[in-house]
Amino acid sequence: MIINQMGDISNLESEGSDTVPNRIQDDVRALYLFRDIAEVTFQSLMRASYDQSLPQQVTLIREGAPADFLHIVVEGMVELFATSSGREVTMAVVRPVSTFILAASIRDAPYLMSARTLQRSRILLIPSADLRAAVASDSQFAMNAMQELAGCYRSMVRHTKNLKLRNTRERIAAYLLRQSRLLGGAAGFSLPVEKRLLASYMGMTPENLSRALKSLAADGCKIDGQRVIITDRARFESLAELSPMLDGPDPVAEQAGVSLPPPIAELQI
Amino acid sequence: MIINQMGDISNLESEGSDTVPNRIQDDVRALYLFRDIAEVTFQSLMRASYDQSLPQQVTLIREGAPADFLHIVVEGMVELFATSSGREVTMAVVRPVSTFILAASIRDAPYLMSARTLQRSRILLIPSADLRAAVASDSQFAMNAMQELAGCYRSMVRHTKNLKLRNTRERIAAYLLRQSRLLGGAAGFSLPVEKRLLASYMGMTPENLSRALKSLAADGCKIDGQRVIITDRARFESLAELSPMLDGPDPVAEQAGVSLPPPIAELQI
DNA sequence: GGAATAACTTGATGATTATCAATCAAATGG
DNA sequence: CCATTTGATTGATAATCATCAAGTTATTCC
Repeated sequence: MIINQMGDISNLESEGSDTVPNRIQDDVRALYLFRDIAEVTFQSLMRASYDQSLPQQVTLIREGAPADFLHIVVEGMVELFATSSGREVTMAVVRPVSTFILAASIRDAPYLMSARTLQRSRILLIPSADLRAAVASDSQFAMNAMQELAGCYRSMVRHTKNLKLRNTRERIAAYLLRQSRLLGGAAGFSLPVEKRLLASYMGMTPENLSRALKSLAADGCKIDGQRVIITDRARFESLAELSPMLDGPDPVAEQAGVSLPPPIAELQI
Repeated sequence: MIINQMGDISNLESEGSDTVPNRIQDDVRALYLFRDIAEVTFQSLMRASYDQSLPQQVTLIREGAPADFLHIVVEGMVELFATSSGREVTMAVVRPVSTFILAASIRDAPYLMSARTLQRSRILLIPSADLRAAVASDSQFAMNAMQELAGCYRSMVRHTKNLKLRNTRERIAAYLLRQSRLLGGAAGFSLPVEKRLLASYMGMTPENLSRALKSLAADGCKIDGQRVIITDRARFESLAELSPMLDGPDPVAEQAGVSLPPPIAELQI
C-alpha cells in the first residue's frame, strides 16, 4: 500500500479485502458498474482492494498523480476539484455509494482532478491494474464500464452546455428545478452541499450565488438557509426553461461521481 | 434509410456497404476504435453502413433525436453545436478521419449535440444497433470503445476546467500555445477553423476573441488573419502558463470528435 | 455554553465580458 | 469579374460578474 506517499493521509486503516464487510460488498455490488459481472471477477476485485477510513478534510488524490486506484465512496462525502495557478474549482461532490475517477483508472492516465473528504469518509480503493485486468477478462464488466463512461461523458457535455448556454441566474434556476424534479416535483427540499461548493460547481462566486438566490424569490422560489421552497411553480418553470438536452434526466450522474448529490427531501410529518 | 425525415438533407447518395471504397475502409480501419477488431466485425459494420456525400451547411443531426447512427467524417468538416432558447455554441469541429457522437450511439440515447457540415463532406453512417451488436460480440471492440469513451470524457473534463479556471485571454493564449506544441513547437501556423467557431468553442464572443488576439501582440504572439506567429516564445509561455492537467497532451482529442482540429502547419519553402 | 472558526450575506466598486452598430475584408456565386 | 454575402474588426455602451470589505449567521470545538 503506497498511501503514505501522499503525505497528508494519516490515521488510515488499510486492510486486506477479506475484511471488507459483507454489507459494504453488497452496496458496491449493486452499483451499475458491477452489475451482472462474474462473481469471481467481483471477488478478485474485493480481495485486491483496500478499505480506508479517513477524517474530514483529507486530500486523497492530487491531480497529475498516476491513477493507481479506482475509488468508491462507501460512507461520507468527497469533493472532486481542479486547480490552476492558485485558483480552485469544484468539479463534483460524491456521496455513497459511488465510484469516482473511473476514466483515469481505465486509461492508466494521470488524475485530472484532485479529491478531498468533506466529512469523515470510508473509501474503497481498487487498484487500477486489477480493474483493468478484470475488465479485460470479463466482457460484461467491460460493457458496464463502457456504458458508464459513455454516461460520464454525456453528463460532462451537459455540464459544459450549461456553463456556455446559460448565465448565472439561469443556471441556478435550472439547477433548483432539476433538484425538485429528482424528488418527483417536490416543492420543498434542502440543498445537498454547502453553497460555496454549489457556486463553484456552477462556475460562479459565492457572493453571486447568494444574490441570485435572493432575487429568485421574486420569480417563485424562496431560499432560506439550506432550505428551498418553490412558491410559484408555473412562474419559476417559465423562468428556468428546462430542456431535456441540458437538464436530463441523466441516469448516470448519480453513481459515477460526475456531478453533485441529489437534494435532501423534506421530512414528512 | 430514414435520412429524409431530417428535412433539410437532400442530394444525398446513400449506398449499401459493398460500395464503400476500399480506400475509405482502410482509413476507417486505422481509427483507434477499430484497431485489432475481428475482420468479420469490421466487415459487418461496413456492410451495414451508409456512405453519404453532403453539401455544405447541411444539418445532419439535431440534438434530442434518437442516436440512430455513429457518424464518421471521411471528407470535409463537420461542426458539433448545441442550442438553447435561441443561443447556439460550438462544441467541437470534426475533420477526417474521425468518429463523432459515439457515446449517444453506445448508450442508445438522444444526441446531446447537433451537427452540420461546414464544407461539402462525406460521412459514413453506421447504424447504432449494429454498432452495439458488434461491441457486444467482439470484446476487443468493446475495449476500444471503452478506452475511447474514457478519453472523450477526459477531454471534456479538460475543456470544462479550461472554461472555469481561465479567463478569456488566458484561454486564448493557452489554446495558441497548445496548437504550437501540436506542431512540435512551431512558431508559425494557421488557425484550423474560422474565428467565430474558435470563439464559440472557447466560450466567448467573436468580438472579444478579436480584441484579445490583438492584445496578445504585446505578449509575444502576433495574429494576421488566420496566420499565427509566436514572436517571443518565452514571454508568451510565461503568460499562457500551460499545465499538463489542463492542456494535455491529450491523445484522444484528435480522432474522437471532441475538440477542434489541429492547426495547419506552415509550408516549408 | 461560549469562544473561535467558517460560511454566508450585503453593499460598494471595478473588471470582465457581451451587445450593438458600423466599417472593413474576404469569400462566394452568378 | 463584380455583386452579394459572410466573417472579422473596431468603438461605444451596457450588462454581467468578480473582488473587496464589512457584517451576520451558523458551526465547531473545547
